[in-house]
Amino acid sequence: MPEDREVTIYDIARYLNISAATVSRGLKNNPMISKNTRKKIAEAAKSLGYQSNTFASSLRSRHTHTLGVLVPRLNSHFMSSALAGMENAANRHGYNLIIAQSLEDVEKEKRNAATMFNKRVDGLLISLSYNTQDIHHLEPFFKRKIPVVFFDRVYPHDESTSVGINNQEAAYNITKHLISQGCRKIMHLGGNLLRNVYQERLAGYRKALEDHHLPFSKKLYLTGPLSEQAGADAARYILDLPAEERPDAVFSANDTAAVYCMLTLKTAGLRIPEDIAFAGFNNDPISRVIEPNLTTMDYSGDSIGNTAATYLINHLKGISNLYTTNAITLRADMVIRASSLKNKLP
Amino acid sequence: MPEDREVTIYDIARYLNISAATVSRGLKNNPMISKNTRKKIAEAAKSLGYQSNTFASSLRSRHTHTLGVLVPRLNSHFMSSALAGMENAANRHGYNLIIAQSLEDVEKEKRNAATMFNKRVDGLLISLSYNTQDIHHLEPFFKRKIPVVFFDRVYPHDESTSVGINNQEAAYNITKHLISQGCRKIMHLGGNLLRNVYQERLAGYRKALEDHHLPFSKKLYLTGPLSEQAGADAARYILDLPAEERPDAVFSANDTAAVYCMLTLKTAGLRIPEDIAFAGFNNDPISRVIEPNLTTMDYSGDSIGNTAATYLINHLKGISNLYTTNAITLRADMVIRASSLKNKLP
DNA sequence: GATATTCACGCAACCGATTGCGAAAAAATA
DNA sequence: TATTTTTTCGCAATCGGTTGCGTGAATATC
Repeated sequence: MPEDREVTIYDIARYLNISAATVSRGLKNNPMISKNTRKKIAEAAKSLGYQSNTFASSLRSRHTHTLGVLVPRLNSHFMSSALAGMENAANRHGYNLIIAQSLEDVEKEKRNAATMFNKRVDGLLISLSYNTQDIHHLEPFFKRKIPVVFFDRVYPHDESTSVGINNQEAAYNITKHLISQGCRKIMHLGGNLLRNVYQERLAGYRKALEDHHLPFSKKLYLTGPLSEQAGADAARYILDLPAEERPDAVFSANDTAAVYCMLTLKTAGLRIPEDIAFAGFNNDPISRVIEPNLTTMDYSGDSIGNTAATYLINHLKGISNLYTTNAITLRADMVIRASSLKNKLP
Repeated sequence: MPEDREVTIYDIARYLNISAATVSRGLKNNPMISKNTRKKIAEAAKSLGYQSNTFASSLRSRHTHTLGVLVPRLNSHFMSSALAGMENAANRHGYNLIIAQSLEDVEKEKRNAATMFNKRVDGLLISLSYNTQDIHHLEPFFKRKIPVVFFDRVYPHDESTSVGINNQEAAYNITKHLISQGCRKIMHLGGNLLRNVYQERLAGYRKALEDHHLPFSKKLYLTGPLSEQAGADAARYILDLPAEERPDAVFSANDTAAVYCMLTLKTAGLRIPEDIAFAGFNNDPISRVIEPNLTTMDYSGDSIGNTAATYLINHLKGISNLYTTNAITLRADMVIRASSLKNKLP
């Protein structure tokens, strides 16, 4: 029971009358060391209560077994699921996660990126903030060949991989579904077009309209932060519209806005889906609580996080090569619920 | 633009014809170094693109400016809010967070604790897993005097501080509120009594019953994982009860179980709150989406996380002393909503 | 039995920043 | 001007693993 002094490989070496180099190698199961001494080292380590010092190791070996994770915010269902997925993958492979949030602020994103770089993370997992314009702040990573994986809110870059879903296709399908339910004036609540996810969802929405010979109307396209407030505001906007211009469906780029829009419209007496059908995006828990339940896109944060992290780690281990893979697209399934079911079944 | 070589303080030293020691001190604004050379060092550092090497620094100085965070799961609204609060506090004070989840499994909690210890975190923030019995696995921290702060799911220990709310009082008040609404047969959905939060909520519930001369009935006390499934199961349990034994209110130890219980009961035709009133705990987003809105305890993860982290950091900085403070209790406010309002106003 | 291989391990130089102690230079005081 | 005090900085020894290279012993080959 050592009290204040740390137990080092030197202590083990002295204890066994061998060199520290051998101990170091033995602890890492280096085949250069005989099975027998390896066992003795392991036992001595345990009995002495040895704990490896990560810094010393990182300082010399130049890798940290730590991944940096940079997200817009920690406290959304999608993000926390993604983090959970990453943590799972990382933990399984002996990696740790340093997590920071940009709070949708580019400046904070830049500072955090710098910190991660300083902490010498082995790789970076990043989902861009709401208003990030470019990725100059990631240059240091690219220069040092530190692999970067974008997830969800990605950015085209040919030395890194993006993990996400096919937003355009998903939005196309969900819009098409609304059309198949007889909706003709479909409103879209979107986010900042700087972010691919919102850009692509808008594109999918427009494409679906076009393919079904429905006009795109600027009056039926609202863009904003997709917050609870934004959802309620959209509802009021709809209510203020002359009756003949009112949409008969709303496709929101996330569930939060959809749900709060629904709540407000319900209070105003509109019936869902009879008067106005709804579809969201994310399959957030609230989508299964709102009445009627919200049709949405199941968009698993967990598998996105897991995939992104696993992929990054595989690259680090040399199993796969990140520089040759441009994007990984995960499946997203439409979950049809009562909020959009005007007919019997889709 | 150095390509593969790292820029070190030695490079700066050579560049300015001074010693590395001076550079090291200068970079940290040590007053021992003249203002003038300090400025020159800062400029040289910038122009050479110097990035401090955290390991080397940590190895020598024996602190990492990193806090370990160990939570049951990352993907709950409460936890992700707590993490967001911690990240905020940590970031503000120049600390980083290493986050891991136990997934409610003691063994994983133990492994994670060991990893954190190995990574030499400066302090540990922990919320215990569902079935953790004791905290032997934290002994290494205590021995090394690495401060530990428990939050939410705490554990009595006299060398560390706990941050949470007064669960008993909160539960007492919410039960009293239900009683004040005329409820006489109040059911309680609780969690594992190993965890103080559920233990205390049960105690508060029982105390309120007692103070109002209402009997405690084992038939009206269900314990379980408080999941969606558990909520639905509780509903079925209620429905299977003979009419005269059915509760006229449910106080659930979290919102998830309350909401899914409500949904199932509503489907079965019960009216809320007329037939059965509801109160939850946490003020989860779903509590504001369910209809009627759920009465609950506003239990800010953000402020708990923020407080816990700030407190830990203050201790590390020597501003406050963690060993003398036993517990920090934050305010929890009852949020009365329609699910429990049988009378006009409370 | 002599030589060639293989195996198991030790030597010592790192990795890059920190810091106690001492010394030279500058400023203050006598 | 001589001496004391203060300022400013350098020396060199860490911190604890890691790793290229070398060596002696064990085993294999002829």
